[in-house]
Amino acid sequence: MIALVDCNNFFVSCERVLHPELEGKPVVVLSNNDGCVVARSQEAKALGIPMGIPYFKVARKLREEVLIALSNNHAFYHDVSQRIMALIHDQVEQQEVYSIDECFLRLPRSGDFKPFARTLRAEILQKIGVPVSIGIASTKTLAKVAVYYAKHYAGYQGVAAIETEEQRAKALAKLPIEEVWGIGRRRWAQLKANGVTTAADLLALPIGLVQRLLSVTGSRTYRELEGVEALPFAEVTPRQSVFSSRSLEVETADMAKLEACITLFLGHCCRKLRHENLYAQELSIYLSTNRFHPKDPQHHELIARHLNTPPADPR
DNA sequence: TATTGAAGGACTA
DNA sequence: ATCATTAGTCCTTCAATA
Repeated sequence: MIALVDCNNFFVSCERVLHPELEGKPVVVLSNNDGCVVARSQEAKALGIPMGIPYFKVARKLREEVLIALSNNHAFYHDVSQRIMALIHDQVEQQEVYSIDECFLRLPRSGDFKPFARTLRAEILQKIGVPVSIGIASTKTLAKVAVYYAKHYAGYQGVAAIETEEQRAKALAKLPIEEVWGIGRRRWAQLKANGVTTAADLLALPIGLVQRLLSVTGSRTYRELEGVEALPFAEVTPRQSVFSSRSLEVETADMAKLEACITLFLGHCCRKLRHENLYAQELSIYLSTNRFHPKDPQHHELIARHLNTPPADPR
C-alpha cells in the first residue's frame, strides 16, 4: 500500500508556526516579488481568493483588513519541510519526497494503516506545528484521491483510506475528473468533449480511446485509478537541472541590463551546482516577452550549448 | 531503419 | 488600468545523422 502525506496550505502553515496569532484568519503568501498569491489559508479560500491572483486584485481587501498578505520566506519553508520529511523518514521503510510539501510512503501490503497515519499526523502537528492530510491506497494516484477526500471532508479528520473495491468505486464515482492527478486544463477539455466528468467516467472509456486521447501518461493514470501501479516509487530522484529565473519588474531591451541579469542568474545556478556537488553538461538561456500582453510583439528565445568540459567557475 | 537531439508543450506544486 | 511566480519533470514531434 502507498500513503501520501500532504501538508495543508503549506506556506501559510509555516507562517503560522512563527506567528500563531494568524491561526483562524484569512492569510495569503505572495510569490517572490510579491507579484501574486501562491498560498492561501482555508479562510482565504473561503473568501474566494483564487490561486495565482495578482496582488493588485486583492489590494483592496488588504487595505480593508479583510485579508492578510505575507511576503514569501522560502528558506524557512525549506527548513520546515526538511524537519517534517526527516520525522516521517524515521518511521517507514521507504519514502519518496515528491515536493516541498508532499511525500509518498511505501507501507506493507496489508495491515491497519489508519491508526499509524493518525498517530503520524498528530506527531507532525505536535512537534512541528504543521497540519497534514494523509491518503492511503494501493497506488500513488489513488493515494492522491484519498488525500482529496481527507482534505475536503472534515469527517475524515485528515486521514482517508481506499482499502476495498467498494471504497474505490465510490471515491471515483464522486470525484470530478479535473481533480485527478495528471489531468490538467488541456486533458480536462478533451475528456469533457467525450462526456467524461468523473474519474469513474474515465475508467468506463475503452483503454484504446484513452491511449489515443491522453497518450502514455493518460494510460498510466487510467491503470493507477484501476488500482494497478503504473508509476515508479523512487526513493532517490537525481536532479536533472537547476534553474534561476525572474520576471523583470519593467520590460527592457537594454542589453547591458539583460546581461547583468543573466550573469546574476548564472552565478545563482553555479552556487546551487557546487552546493550539491553537480556538474553542468549543458547551459541554456531563455528570454521571453510578456505573454500576458498578447497584442504586443512577442519574442521567445532559448539558446542551448553543450559544455564539453564542465566549468568549475561561472566566469 | 534506428537512434539522437532540439523544440515545444502538458503538467505539477 | 494596474498584474501576471518559479522550478522542475516527462512526453511528443520532427528532422538530422549514423
